[in-house]
Order: sequence, then structure tokens, then C-alpha cells
Amino acid sequence: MSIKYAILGLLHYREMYGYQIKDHIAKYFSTMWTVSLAQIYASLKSLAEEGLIVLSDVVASPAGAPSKKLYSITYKGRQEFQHWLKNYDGDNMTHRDPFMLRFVFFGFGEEEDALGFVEKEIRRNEKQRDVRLEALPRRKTQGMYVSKAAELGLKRREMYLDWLNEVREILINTISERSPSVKKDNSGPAD
Amino acid sequence: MSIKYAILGLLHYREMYGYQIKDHIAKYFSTMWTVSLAQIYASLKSLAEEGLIVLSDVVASPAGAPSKKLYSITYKGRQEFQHWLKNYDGDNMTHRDPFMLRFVFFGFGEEEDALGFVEKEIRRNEKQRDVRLEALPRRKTQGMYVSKAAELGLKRREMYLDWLNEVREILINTISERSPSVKKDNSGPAD
DNA sequence: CCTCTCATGTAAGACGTTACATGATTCA
DNA sequence: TGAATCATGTAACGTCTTACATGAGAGG
Repeated sequence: MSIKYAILGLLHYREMYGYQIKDHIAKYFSTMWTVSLAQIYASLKSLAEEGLIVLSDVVASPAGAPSKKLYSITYKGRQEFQHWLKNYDGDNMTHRDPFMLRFVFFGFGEEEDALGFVEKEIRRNEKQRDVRLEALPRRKTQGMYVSKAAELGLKRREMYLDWLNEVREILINTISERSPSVKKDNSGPAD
Repeated sequence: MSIKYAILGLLHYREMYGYQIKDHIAKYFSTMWTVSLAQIYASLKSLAEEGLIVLSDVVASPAGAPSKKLYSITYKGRQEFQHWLKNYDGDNMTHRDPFMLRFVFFGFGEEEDALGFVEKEIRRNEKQRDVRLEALPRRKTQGMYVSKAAELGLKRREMYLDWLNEVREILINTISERSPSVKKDNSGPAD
């Protein structure tokens, strides 16, 4: 259950609350880890029960809205984290990429659908790239490991976008070659 | 539960048995999907119960060893697969990369440990790259989608290896600069 | 001789998601 | 006005892994 260690790691920098942890992981760790909010709250609960973190502060929100519950890492938590960090035995990786899984099977589908999905994927990845590009200068100041990881994440996404655009071109060509007279714009005279 | 669709997809090519499906996914789909054998057998069972696949043949093994149970996709299975293929709404991706998760936190650990893990990661990825490199010519003949996906998988891994080697160099330098006199080889005179 | 690969399968439990419930603020 | 974001949390459910059981052949 590595998500616990991700939380312990983040709490090395500063105390945080659940929603913030989720945001951080979603923004900066998305190429290596994904989480749901429910899981964060469950993990925080069990980490607190194990004494690895403590509720250090509660920041009241303006009105009756839920307060921010700040958690800190304990000494025991730091020890546990160190142990995890040192004992890496080539744990198994998990990848679930619904887009690429469909992609390899698109020979059994329609090219128009493939093109649509590729274009959607391009848009989504451009957004993600922009988020990361924006955060890069800050990450560059956070030591070699964070800096290098950010560099890899960005490079990887740019390569993926290049690849997606290549695929897009190929699909556009094959579609127009297959039916050169059928153009989507109705510029010609009717019948 | 996309693993079911991965199986239905593979069965479009030919009938297969469980172990073979697992091997195929592990070898060629590892960048987009990972599975355990138990899950494959469970999925085959439920796919058969739903009538999406059928047990088409049982190939007896030499002695009393378990026979190979070959499954085929049914018409209903093909329909279900087509529906899945067409209805992609940007499903959420899942990445769990225990190596990179540790990596971003290695500022809280020892450089020697980091170097050891990086080198282990290099070795593992070189093996994977070789498997894929070997399979590439065959994949190139299997249509644009499979070919392009294989290309991406290989490119990505090569980029990752380049990155790992860069990190390795950095770590070797920082370690030797930090303690220039402490060399691991005992070439100098004792005391 | 002992471990690995091949081959199937079950059972238990860990892990993770979706949906629900609540409620304020901000933006279109 | 309605949706999105912020913020916490629970309950139910689905997914996936680990460990176990069985057994043969291949290779170091």
C-alpha cells in the first residue's frame, strides 16, 4: 500500500490536509500515481491510528463549511518511511491505460472513431503538459530528484503528444484517401 | 473492467488459453496494462458465463499435466467488444510506479541507495527493451495501430533508459565529489 | 537436486472506486 | 440559476493480488 508512503513523503515538506494531498498527487505525481479522494481520507485515518501521523491543527473555514484538518508526520512515521525508502526490491508496476488498450485494437473498429479519440487524447494531454510546464521552474529548485522527475514527466508527455499527432496525420490521410470526394464541408453546389 | 475487453480483443486474432493470454499481455501490453494469472482465470470464467466466449478446444498435455483450454470469442462477444471500442469517454488512467514514487522522495534518503536502485532499474528496463526490440519487426506487419503502439512503447522505454543513465551519472559524480578519498577498491597500501 | 517455466484453478483478503451526504463560495 | 471547486467523510461494491494446491518437464 504505497499510497501511505506517498502521504508520509509529502508530510516531510509541511503539514497538509487531505484535499491538498489529493491535489498534489493529481497534479505532480500523475505519471507515477493516481488516487481518489476517498482513498486519501481512508489512508489518513489508518495512518493516524497507526501513529505515523497526527492531526496537528484544524483551520476553520469562513462559514459552516468543513474545516481543513492539517496532519503532521510523527517520529514513528519518519522511521517507517525510511524503512520503505531503503527496501525496494523491484516492486511490480501497475499500468492501466484505457486509451492505449483501445488503440491497439482499433484495427477492429472505424477510423473515424479512432481519429476522434486521438484528438480528444491530444487535447487532454496538452492541458496536462501545460500544467506541468508551468510548474517546472519551481520544481527545478527542489533538488535533483524532484527536478529530474519533473523533467522526465514533461519529456514523456511531449513525446506522447508528438506520437499522437503523427497518428492523427496518418488517420486524416487514410480517411481522405479512402473517400476523396466526401468532404465534411458543404461548400459545393447541392446535387 | 477493461481486462475483459483486452481478452476479447486478443481472441479476435485466434483462440487462446489463459496462460497464453497472460504471457501476451505481460510481454506486449506491459506499458498499458498489467495482470495477474488469477485475474485472467477469473475473467475467462465470467466471460464464459456471460456467453461472450466459449471453450472451443482442450489440448491435452503430454502426461497428466493440466491441458490447455482454448477459448474462442462468440458473436455476442464481438458485439460487446465493438460497443466498448466505440464508447470511449476518456476513462481514467491508473499508474502505479513504485520506483518513481520512491525516486521523488530520495532527497530524504541516501545517495548510495538511490544509485543502487537506479542501476537495478536500468537492468530491468534493458531486458524489457530487448524483448520489445526483438518483437518489433513482427509488430510492424500487424497494421498501423499495433505497429505505432509498439513504436511508442519502445521509444518511451529508450527515453526512460537515457534518463536513468543521466541520473546514474549525476549520482556517481555527487558521491565521488562528496568523498573523493574513499574509493571502493583497496588498491592502496594498508594503513 | 533444486529452481524455473508451463498450466490450471480456488479462497481470502487487500486495495481502490463510485455514489452518496453536506454545505459554502466562485464563476459563467 | 446552475455548475464547478473546495472540503470532509461513509458505505457499498468492484477489482486485483497473494498464497495455496497440483503436477510435469527442462536446465543449471
